[in-house]
Parts: sequence; structure tokens; C-alpha cells
Amino acid sequence: MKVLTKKTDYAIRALLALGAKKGSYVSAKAIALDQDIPYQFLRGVLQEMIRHNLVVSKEGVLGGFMLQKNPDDIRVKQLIEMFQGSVQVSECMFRKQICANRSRCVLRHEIMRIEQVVSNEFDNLTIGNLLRKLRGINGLESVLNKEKGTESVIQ
Amino acid sequence: MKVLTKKTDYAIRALLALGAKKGSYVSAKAIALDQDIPYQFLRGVLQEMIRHNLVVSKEGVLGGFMLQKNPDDIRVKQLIEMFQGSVQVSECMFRKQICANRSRCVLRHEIMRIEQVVSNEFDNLTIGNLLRKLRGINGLESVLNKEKGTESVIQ
DNA sequence: CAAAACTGATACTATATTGATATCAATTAT
DNA sequence: ATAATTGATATCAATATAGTATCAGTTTTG
Repeated sequence: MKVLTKKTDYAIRALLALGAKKGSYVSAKAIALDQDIPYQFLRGVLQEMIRHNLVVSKEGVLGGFMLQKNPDDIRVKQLIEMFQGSVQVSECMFRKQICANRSRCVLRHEIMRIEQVVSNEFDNLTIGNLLRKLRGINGLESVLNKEKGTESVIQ
Repeated sequence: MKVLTKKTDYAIRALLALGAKKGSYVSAKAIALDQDIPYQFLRGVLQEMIRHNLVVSKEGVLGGFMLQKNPDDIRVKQLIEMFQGSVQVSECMFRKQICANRSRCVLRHEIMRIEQVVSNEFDNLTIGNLLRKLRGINGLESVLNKEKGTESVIQ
């Protein structure tokens, strides 16, 4: 049971990096380095978040990405829906012929209840929540400000 | 986010069918027809459940499968683990280099909490629970006893 | 005994998803 | 002008998922 794919994982962490540098543009390269995310893959993820109005971008030198929404208004649930389809536990298992047999019907009922539990958890989890937890660990130091001993190896 | 794959779905429903005919052998063919599951696929699922001591089989004419455990002792969590790997929300996302960066660390903590919530839900859901719900719907009529107008078309 | 109805055990295929890489054009600061 | 950057695609490999096919062995039953 894999609930978070790499795309969602990277999206969340990219947003955390942007949230830590609120107000300024951060390049995909910087985020990739900071969060240890494959550069080109991350760029695709960022593009998708632009299309969904979570971030804005600026081209050219000193360009990059910036949060477009309040971190508290970015829910992990939305990210999951965005990159993995809706939060549903049992795929389209029952969509075609709903409850054509009783076992399916009973199972469906339980699955949907659990689905709701999971969905609520991810709906209550926001980038803002995570950012505050991050700050709690890091003190005033921001995510991107930590020391880095490695040079860019982005291809 | 697809939590239950077909294999797990089929496994659950096959166990429900067996639970409804407790004490007698039910053939894969009968289960497949009853639950509308692809025959050969179901057979693979049943074999795996034999290996995990959930069901026993009998070969030959009048052979089939029978529950080996009390339905209340068969947890959906076990089935998920069996057919889809362990109940973990975030794959091996953090196993290799645990908390190499802080964002990952914070995210990991939240994900593991939600993981636990989901895990508990599926741990509390047993075949016995589902069977009782089924009987609640069906009265005394068992799953396999319903009318069927179709002939076998199993290849 | 022979046929039919089964399971045991594999091998195979098709498709979709996931994760990742590469390329080239356009934009912008210096 | 150059370098750093995003925009937009195209492509690829690995894996997981879902399903099919086949043949050998077992058991009931006519």
C-alpha cells in the first residue's frame, strides 16, 4: 500500500522549501539540491503546481518559483489528488456495477468508511502545519539556509 | 491512492464466500462465478492463501477450498500485507537515509502517524466482521445460495 | 477402468504507472 | 552577448498490476 508517490513527496518538500523562503524566488536547481530531488523530475512537478496555482514562476536569471498561496491553504490532500488522482481506497472497484453482489456491497461500505478516515487525515495536514513543525525543529534557521558541502551535479 | 488491489479485493470476497459455506469445500469455479472474479486469477490468489494457512484445499472432483481459520482471526490487514506488502503509507521513502534532511524528517513523522491510523483500521477489520454485516443484509441466506441464471463460461 | 471435475504449479502476456532523463526554445539579469 | 533560468515536450526503463493459458496430478463417480 503506497499512499504517497515520489511526485507527491517531492511536491510537498518543494513547497516546504518555498515556504521557508517566502517572498523570494527559489530556483528548481536550488530546491533540487536542498531536498535531494532529481532536477528534471522536480521541474515537471513544479510545472504542474503552477498549473494548479500553488506556485508562480519567474523566468531568466534570478528566476525561480514562489508560493502563490498561504501555506495553511495548501492541503496534502489536494497534492495527493493532483498527482495521484483522488483519495480513494479502492480504485474504481465498485464504480461500474455498484453492489452487483452483496459481498462487494458490504466490503465497499467498510472501505469507504476507512477511505473517509484517511481522506480527513490528509485534509487536515497542510504545508503550514509541516512548516511550523519544521521551524520547531530548526529554530529560526530556514530549510534552505543549512550548510551544504556539495557542488551542483545537476545534468 | 489505490489501497486495495484486485488481488486483495478478490481474496476478501473469496474468504467471505468460504465463510458463508463453512465446513464444506467450495471450488474455485463456484467462487469465481459467485463473486464475479476471473477464474485463473482467483486460483492464484487461493494458492497464496493456502501457503499462508488461511484456507485448505482438497483435490479432485468435489474438491475445493475451505477456511482454515476462524473468520474473526483473519484480518484485512494481513491480506493487504500478503498481497501488497506491508501497510505503509510512504513506501521506502525514508528507509535508506533516514532523515537526511529535515523536511523529510518532519514529513516522515506525520506520514507515519497517518500510516498507523490506517493500519489500525485494517487491523480491526476482519472477515468475521464482514461476514456478520453480510448476514445482516442477507438474513439467513448465504452468499453462495443466491439464484444464478448464468451458466459457466470459465475458460 | 475411464471420464470428468477438480487442484498444483508455472509460464506467459498486455497494460498502466512510476520514476527519471534529455532536449531545445524563450526569457531575463548582468 | 552570455549565463542562468523556466516552458514545453519527448522519450525511456523498471516495476506493478491484471489477466490468460497449459499441463500434470488427484479424486469421485458412472
